[in-house]
Amino acid sequence: MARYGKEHKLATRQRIIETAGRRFKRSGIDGSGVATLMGDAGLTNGAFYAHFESKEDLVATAVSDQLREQREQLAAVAPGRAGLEQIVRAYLSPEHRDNPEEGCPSAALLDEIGRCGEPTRQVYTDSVLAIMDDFAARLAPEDPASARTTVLSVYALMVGTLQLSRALTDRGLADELLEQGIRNALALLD
Amino acid sequence: MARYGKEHKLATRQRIIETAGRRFKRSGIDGSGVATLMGDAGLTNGAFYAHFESKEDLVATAVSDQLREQREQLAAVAPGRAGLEQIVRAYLSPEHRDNPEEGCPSAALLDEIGRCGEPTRQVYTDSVLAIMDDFAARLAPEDPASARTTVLSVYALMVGTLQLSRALTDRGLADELLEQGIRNALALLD
DNA sequence: CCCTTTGTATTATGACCGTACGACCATAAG
DNA sequence: CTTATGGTCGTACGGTCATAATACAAAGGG
Repeated sequence: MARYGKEHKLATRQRIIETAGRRFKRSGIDGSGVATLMGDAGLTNGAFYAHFESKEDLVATAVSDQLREQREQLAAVAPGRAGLEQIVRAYLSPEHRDNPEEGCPSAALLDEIGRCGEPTRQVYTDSVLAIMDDFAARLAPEDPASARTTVLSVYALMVGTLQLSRALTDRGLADELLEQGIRNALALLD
Repeated sequence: MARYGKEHKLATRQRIIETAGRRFKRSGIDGSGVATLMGDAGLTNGAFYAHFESKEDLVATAVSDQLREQREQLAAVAPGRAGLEQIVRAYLSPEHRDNPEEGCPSAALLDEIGRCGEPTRQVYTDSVLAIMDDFAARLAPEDPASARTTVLSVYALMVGTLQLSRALTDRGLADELLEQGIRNALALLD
């Protein structure tokens, strides 16, 4: 009685997680209802609770998945310090600013994540630190531990810059801010 | 027929704006309902629409008021560049991190503001730029215009750092991040 | 000093959306 | 063709924004 083939449910679950990640980044966590989230995955709200215990459960899972995906994308960039500069320039680009649903979950959701419960914040912390350790290894392969705080601070600069650039109505100023952010991030990495 | 004395309604309105500002910073914009916002001001939801056209109207007004208040507080700090260092240290302090409802509206709400309608973002832009111009005048009294982008970028660093420090569950790391943020902010201001 | 006038706030109501759950159905595996 | 799995649909109950009808309080006129 191997009923359905294990993959079906897992694949559906993964589809929900991925579409939810995009929806959260577009509309915010509080701004995304379960019915909408399920609709994005081509399902109806009733099926939700067969996959997740609660909305908070999905939030934590989606945040983790988004950061895992971001980490994988970052790992594919040219290795070492050269790659870091590429990463900074892509992160602080008008394209990234104008497409939040395809971009960094921290930039889209960080203050809402800060108001989430401890389990969600714990998942966020672990996932971000994994990315930071990758960055630190690029920056200082001989002593990544001490570089952790440095890259964390540069990450904070990039997140804040992108958020601010998204909030400003003056597009020209928002562009200038991105460019200044690139210069400052690169300066802090030296 | 001067019935009530003009001040009464204006005072009530101002009380709503101020308590709403605190509530938004604590619970988020989407996370704060009209009934709760009015309850914070000692009123019931029905009275809301005698003071504001809509919730969005209050959001824009409260954001503006919060930034105006922040600007006034910052103006009271020791003048010139010396004051800037004080500001950075107070902003990136554990006290500020642990009391979002009394702190910077950008740190508490920036990504949600980025998802607001254009009128709200316009009000935000104007209010933030007023603060930035004050900062620029402190940093480079002889040429404040060119310093605007610099201080805007440092502001982004401070906002992102505080948000990240709030989201991390590792308190020790969050403290280290604040200290690194201070060092980096001061370095960028040189 | 009462009583009307007028502005403010409360309570009640509207239609809709939020999370969560349970009953039912369809389909795929054996 | 049975079975249980993954899904839809319907439902409960509370919260959302917003409006309307109602109660109340304050100031001025008689």
